[in-house]
Amino acid sequence: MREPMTTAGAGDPPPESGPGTRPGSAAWWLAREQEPARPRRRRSLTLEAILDASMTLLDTRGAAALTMRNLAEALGCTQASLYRHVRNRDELVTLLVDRALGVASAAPPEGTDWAGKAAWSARLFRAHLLRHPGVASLLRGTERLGPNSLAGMEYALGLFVGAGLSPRLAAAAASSLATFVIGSVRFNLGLDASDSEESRHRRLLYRSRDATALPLLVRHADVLAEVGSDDEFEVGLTALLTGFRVLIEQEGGARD
Amino acid sequence: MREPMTTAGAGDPPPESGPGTRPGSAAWWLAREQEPARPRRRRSLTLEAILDASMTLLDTRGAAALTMRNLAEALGCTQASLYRHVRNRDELVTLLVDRALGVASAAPPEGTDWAGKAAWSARLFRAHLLRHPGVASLLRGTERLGPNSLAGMEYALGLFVGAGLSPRLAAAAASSLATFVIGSVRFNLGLDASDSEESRHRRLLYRSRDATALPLLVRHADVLAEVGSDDEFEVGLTALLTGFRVLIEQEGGARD
DNA sequence: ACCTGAACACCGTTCAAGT
DNA sequence: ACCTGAACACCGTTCAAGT
Repeated sequence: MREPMTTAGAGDPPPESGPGTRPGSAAWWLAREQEPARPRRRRSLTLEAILDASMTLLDTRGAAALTMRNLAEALGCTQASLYRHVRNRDELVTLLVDRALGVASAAPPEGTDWAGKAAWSARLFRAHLLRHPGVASLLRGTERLGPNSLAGMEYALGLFVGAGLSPRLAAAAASSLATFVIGSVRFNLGLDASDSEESRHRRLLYRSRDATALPLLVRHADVLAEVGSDDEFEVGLTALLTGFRVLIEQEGGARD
Repeated sequence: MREPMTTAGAGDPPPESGPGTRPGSAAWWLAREQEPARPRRRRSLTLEAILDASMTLLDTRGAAALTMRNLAEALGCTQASLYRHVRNRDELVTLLVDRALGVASAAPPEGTDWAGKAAWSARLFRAHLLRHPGVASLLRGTERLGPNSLAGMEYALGLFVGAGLSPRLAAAAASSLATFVIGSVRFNLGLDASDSEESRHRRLLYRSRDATALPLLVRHADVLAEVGSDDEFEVGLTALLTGFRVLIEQEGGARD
């Protein structure tokens, strides 16, 4: 019933690896490792060096500063040289972001159940993104199939499959959890109620709304103005994991 | 114990409405409605017209085509004229996105409980974003405090507070739900496994991984390659709502 | 075979000069 | 008081010309 594990079906046409494939697509990630890594001549400029420089540019000067010009300047080469290692800025960003995601590797504490481990990893992931807001602002989903993202996916799959979910549901759970973590960072970048000035202004804003149209917002303005991304994250994370637990109990040992 | 409903505290300093406020912040949204709407002279070009043109540009030619030049051309004015109504492109995007969010208004079917209504609204919201991918790609969180977003927030607050959550938890729940819906659209834009070519390539990609490093990914490649954003969304949505329900049961009638 | 300078076709934004 | 043309300082990307 099961296919042989590591062999691709002989009849499957390979992905068209032409330059038309979109960065981030499965075909693109596949095609990229089939290139012969051409060691024609010792290269002075390498993709690794470009990605390193991109990362420091991103961390020190923000996402807006990650331009081909700034990159070339930092590396002491011309812009055109960059296009020898990367077809696009899009490609660069896709590679860079996946690379910057190599952290979920830190092992969670032993002795906790799957939910505890998932919560721990999610918090670690979020903390990492908060420390690197430039990376967070570049996350687009195109990194989903990169090596580091796949490793994270494998880890989460292990957690959820081990807990009793079918592979299909485990994958959906893992991916919805990742979506939530990333979203809760991205959509609060630089505009969080944890900033006391922002919180104060939100109170003013809520209070001054039309109380007949937005009664709850007006009535609870003081409380609502202080609900920030930390609360959003913790409440959502707990709810998701609780929901997964209920789903597991419902499923029993069902196959899917 | 409770503050008077519509009156802002007299001692609260007003937001500094100077041009330094960042688009999307509470201070910015506040300052923007305090401007006298200057009817000095009948204006030929209005903000409304700019936003209308932006929206059609976005829907017909995509987010990349939403430039000040294209906008000016579509409106038959110069680029400089646009800056008379909008300080920034950022400002334009913030206003545009909130405006494009005026849909959660469609009333969910009667006779269902809070969770049914929340699920219905979330699916409606997602469907709207899928129909307008340009809008989805511009969502950044800066629209969070705009009039349409606040209306959506009020609606969700009503649902969750009515179900028994404290205002604080209700706000966190509402906002984490919104984050999830938006994220599940944004991070799958144009790269979904529901595309059969993409799904086929994902199968090839998963199968060809190192089976000792990524055993689950390799073993369940066929199933995993077909898990797309629809599955992610439905599983995550159900889990979130289930989690909220459990939270409500735990809280009982507690205040927060 | 490799790298470069210089250009091309765009951006967002500003401002002196017009009416 | 309002609007404009034209510029400024940037982008990503390409390519003929060098070595």
